[in-house]
Amino acid sequence: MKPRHRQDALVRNLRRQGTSTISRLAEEVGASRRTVLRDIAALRDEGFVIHSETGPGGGLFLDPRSVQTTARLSVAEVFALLISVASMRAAGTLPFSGLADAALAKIEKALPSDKVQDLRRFLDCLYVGPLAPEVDITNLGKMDPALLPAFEPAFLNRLRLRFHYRDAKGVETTRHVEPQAMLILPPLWYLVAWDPSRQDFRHFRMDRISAPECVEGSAFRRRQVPFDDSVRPVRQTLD
Amino acid sequence: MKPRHRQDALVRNLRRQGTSTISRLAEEVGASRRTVLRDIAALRDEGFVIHSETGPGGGLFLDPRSVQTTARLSVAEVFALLISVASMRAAGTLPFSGLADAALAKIEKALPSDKVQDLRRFLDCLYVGPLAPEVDITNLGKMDPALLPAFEPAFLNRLRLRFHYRDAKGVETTRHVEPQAMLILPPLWYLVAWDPSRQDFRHFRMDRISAPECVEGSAFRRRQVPFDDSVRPVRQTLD
DNA sequence: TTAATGATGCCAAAAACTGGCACCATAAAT
DNA sequence: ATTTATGGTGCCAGTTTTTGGCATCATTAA
Repeated sequence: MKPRHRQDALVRNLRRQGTSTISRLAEEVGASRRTVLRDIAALRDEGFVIHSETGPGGGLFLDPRSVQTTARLSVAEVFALLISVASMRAAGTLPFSGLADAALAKIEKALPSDKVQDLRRFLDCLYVGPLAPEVDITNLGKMDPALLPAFEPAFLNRLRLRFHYRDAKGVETTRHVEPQAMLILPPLWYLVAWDPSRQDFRHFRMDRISAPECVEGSAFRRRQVPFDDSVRPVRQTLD
Repeated sequence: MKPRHRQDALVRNLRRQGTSTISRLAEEVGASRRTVLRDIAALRDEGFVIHSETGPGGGLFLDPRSVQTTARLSVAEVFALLISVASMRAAGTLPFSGLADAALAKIEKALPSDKVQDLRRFLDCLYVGPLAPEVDITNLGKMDPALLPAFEPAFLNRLRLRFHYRDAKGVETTRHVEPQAMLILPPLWYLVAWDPSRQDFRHFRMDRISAPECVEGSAFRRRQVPFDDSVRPVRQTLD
């Protein structure tokens, strides 16, 4: 058995039994006393808090608060969590958000990639706010989540995006833009993009976008997105 | 360099360069061609999707969607993420929430502990809704996050909780209750608990609780919490 | 004092990893 | 058809890491 798996088994046994002794653990995981001791030391190095007491009746005790998980998440999943947490922080009403931030920071650090940092920069542009009371939610279509996979590579790799867009008047056009940010004003998502042919920024309601496609090999540089909190009052005019 | 770290380096290089060849990677990570090939095989076993093409101009290509992280999170951190995601789902306005759910499911599964499932049962009672427009947020105190660590073991281990409570009239009493659920109505958190001395459920505003303390060795069983969505209209009467 | 327990250092055996080699398959270029 | 650049596999000896046994010490309850 690989060291890593054996150490996981040790943690499991310690959790289940509350307290145990080196010899018992050694028998349970099929390793020698010496090896278990080394594994315990390794776990302590990794941050597990394991108390020990010598003498008859002594043994090991794992502090449950120090138990950790080793989930493997994809970049997309990290992105999803990121949005969730960023949104809650923007809403500003939940405690634990500090902990959630810390957790995400860990996840990002463990990710063998620095692309998530790029995503984070886009997230900085997000604003999540309560819906104005006069807006009729049922009348506002939501974007189709099935379209999202097409957007991700565009943001990750700064690729131009081509899609069909049906504007407020129902007129359908084909656009070819450089995605700059996502703007979230629940329950609507907007794509903020630079339109090279018009030399200007445009907002697109995500639910009015269809057939999005990344244009391969078209990396562009990021532009200064011309809004911040002041976007708030603009809300009613977006569509 | 340890195999694990070398493999991480490989993934980093592949992500950065888009595509590469075995020989180039071998030089970059300071290992032999054979070893890199073995590492690639190991990565594939772990779920990384690495395409390869033979012949001149060929090479390796890592599908970015398959890149994974190996963060180690504590139970408390998982709880924090859980709340974040559960809240967003309750708000019902964000896409990606399916992905976030999947990510959390993975995290929970990887956690060598089943305590998080217990936490999840509490979370099922959460309701997160937009604040009624007539409520003046600035007048509503928020709970002190510093108090939270005292609550966590109470929920995790079903322990009785003792605390001081200052009610709406400013009268301070000492309570001794069995915590049953957290009720979130932004920006306020409520503790829903069974009060054995009164043989009834009580709601406590978290920001009016002080000096919370777990009562060790006092495990209790869960009671049927007598509310669901119908709690919504009750809102104005809670305090 | 004794016995049970955690903890550390040392060393040889065992296991895993590594790098070199030969060799194969494929596909583009000549 | 040949050459060349590439990924991929099997084998084996050398190297490195891990393991298990041993001796030994410290601590504490009986």
